[in-house]
Amino acid sequence: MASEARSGLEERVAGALREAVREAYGLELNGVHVERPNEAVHGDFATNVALANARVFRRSPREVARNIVASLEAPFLESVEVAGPGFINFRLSSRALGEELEALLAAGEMYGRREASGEPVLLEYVSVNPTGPMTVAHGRHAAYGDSLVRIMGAAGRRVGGEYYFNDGGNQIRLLGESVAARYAKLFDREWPVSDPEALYRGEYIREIAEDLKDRDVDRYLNAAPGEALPEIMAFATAWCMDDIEATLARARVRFDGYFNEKSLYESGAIEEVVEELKESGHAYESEGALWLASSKFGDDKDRVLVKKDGSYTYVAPDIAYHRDKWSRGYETVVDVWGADHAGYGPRLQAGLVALGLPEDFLDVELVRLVKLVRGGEQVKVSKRAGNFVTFDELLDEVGEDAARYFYVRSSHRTEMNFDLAVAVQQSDENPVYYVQYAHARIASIFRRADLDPETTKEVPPGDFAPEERALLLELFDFPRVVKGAAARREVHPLPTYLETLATRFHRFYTVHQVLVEDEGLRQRRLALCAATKNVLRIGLGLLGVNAPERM
RNA sequence: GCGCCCGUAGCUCAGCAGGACAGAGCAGCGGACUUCUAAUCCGCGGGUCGCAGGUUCGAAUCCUGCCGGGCGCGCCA
Repeated sequence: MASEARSGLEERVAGALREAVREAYGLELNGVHVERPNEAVHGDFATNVALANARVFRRSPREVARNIVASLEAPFLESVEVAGPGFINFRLSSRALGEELEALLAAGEMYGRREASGEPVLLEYVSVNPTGPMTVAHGRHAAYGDSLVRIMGAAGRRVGGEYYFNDGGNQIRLLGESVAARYAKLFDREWPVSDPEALYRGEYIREIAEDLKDRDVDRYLNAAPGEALPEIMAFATAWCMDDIEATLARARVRFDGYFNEKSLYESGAIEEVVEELKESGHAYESEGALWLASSKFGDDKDRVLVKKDGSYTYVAPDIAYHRDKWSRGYETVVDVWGADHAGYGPRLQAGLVALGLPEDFLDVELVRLVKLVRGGEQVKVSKRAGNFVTFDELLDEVGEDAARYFYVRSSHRTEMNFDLAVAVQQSDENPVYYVQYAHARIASIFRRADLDPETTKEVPPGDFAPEERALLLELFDFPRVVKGAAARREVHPLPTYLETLATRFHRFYTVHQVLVEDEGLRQRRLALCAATKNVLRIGLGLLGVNAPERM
């Protein structure tokens, strides 16, 4: 059962307010809503309808507010008052708060979660080329994408995550040559390469070469390079894919599917879309290449689909790939890309529209770059040069929880300065521990009481202290936060929320003893703790972070 | 030059379907553990919300211009 089976307090207040406006003025107003005031003295919820509509009624805002209040009927409110320039402040009754708390506990792990409905959405993210290990920059994509899938799923979207392995382009050939050269070197032999300068140099190239030698010994040395290279490429690519998948698994990043670019070549899907574009007149030959008339569809200029040498540019397989997504039944797909691909969107979009797909089929979320800094100085990172820091190394240093939390704490739309020195040193100060600690503290209370928070469901009637009220209202805000984050495709509202929630709890904990003699009071506070623990666990879970029982 | 994004406290960042005195963490200073975990809590100091206009009863939030920074503008991916 989803929590929305019973409407949230916010909606109840807003509903009563709408009713009062209708009663007082005999009309419907748009955008009548309530919000949480910053200050507790301004009540639990507040509205600015009177301020916003005073002009319509040609009366002062305060007068309008008083008029609306006079028509308001809401037994779940303890008090309603007109304040300031014309705000209406609402204060909920303890009884209403208690009922809502019971609803939260009844919903359990489903709290804030909506039943899946609507059109399926496919989110593609990470999609790191299998030419080396994941770097700390890729980690941000992984943390963002995986959390977003979880959040959208919780908000009721039918969403799946997919990883696109670019195992078809010429970077794979380059990887193959890099490994082959290294492999030959293990036997003190030379391997003819097209461009020695362009080879990948990372330490992992040596590892792959050694693994290749372990498996096949000197088999490739005397084979014609034309025969051996494809096999080495396949080996190296598979090696990298395994490595990437292992890192992702470790970081608790899950995908519903992996898609290989190579399959598009093998199935003829690329040829097919290229032919189709030609036939529809959206692709033309010029200067020995085949061009996509993308400028007709909003791109700055036309783009090459098939190069002079007959091979495809990146766009062609990508169009085929996205058309495949379409034919799988998705009506919306979201691609998570690095900011350095910003200019690429219009091109792909143009190709898809040229094929007759709707313009709103593809949505792109750009994740801003991660600038690597060491001791305040920027580090130039290049996978090819091999001087990068891997995601695995970061996980070794700070742990999965701290790493994932750190990545999604700030908006994916802002640049991130990643100072390795600080990241490690800060792992102790990472706010994730602040949030986790609240969870562990609650677990400790239940251990002491020898009770199971999962079976704590009842809320005896009684009043709530200010710290309890603040905590409750924060708890009840959770579904709205999840919904809003999903709608805006943002992850960082969750950490922000969780830290506020943890603050509310720590404050409550400092002021009030939970395990007191008075049975009603004790039970109410235990219920509050159980609810907090529940929301913390769900919230951390949406970020792929553990909620520890002890710390 | 054109396009997209960013500019909030010493640092890292929230807040931006306009609202009541601009928030948090870290860093600095000072307090609180015989009581459910002090990885906590309380207090103090610290801000022309890049700048200038505009819309509005009201702007960090919306609009315009400018300044500063990032990214992109390949028959690379």
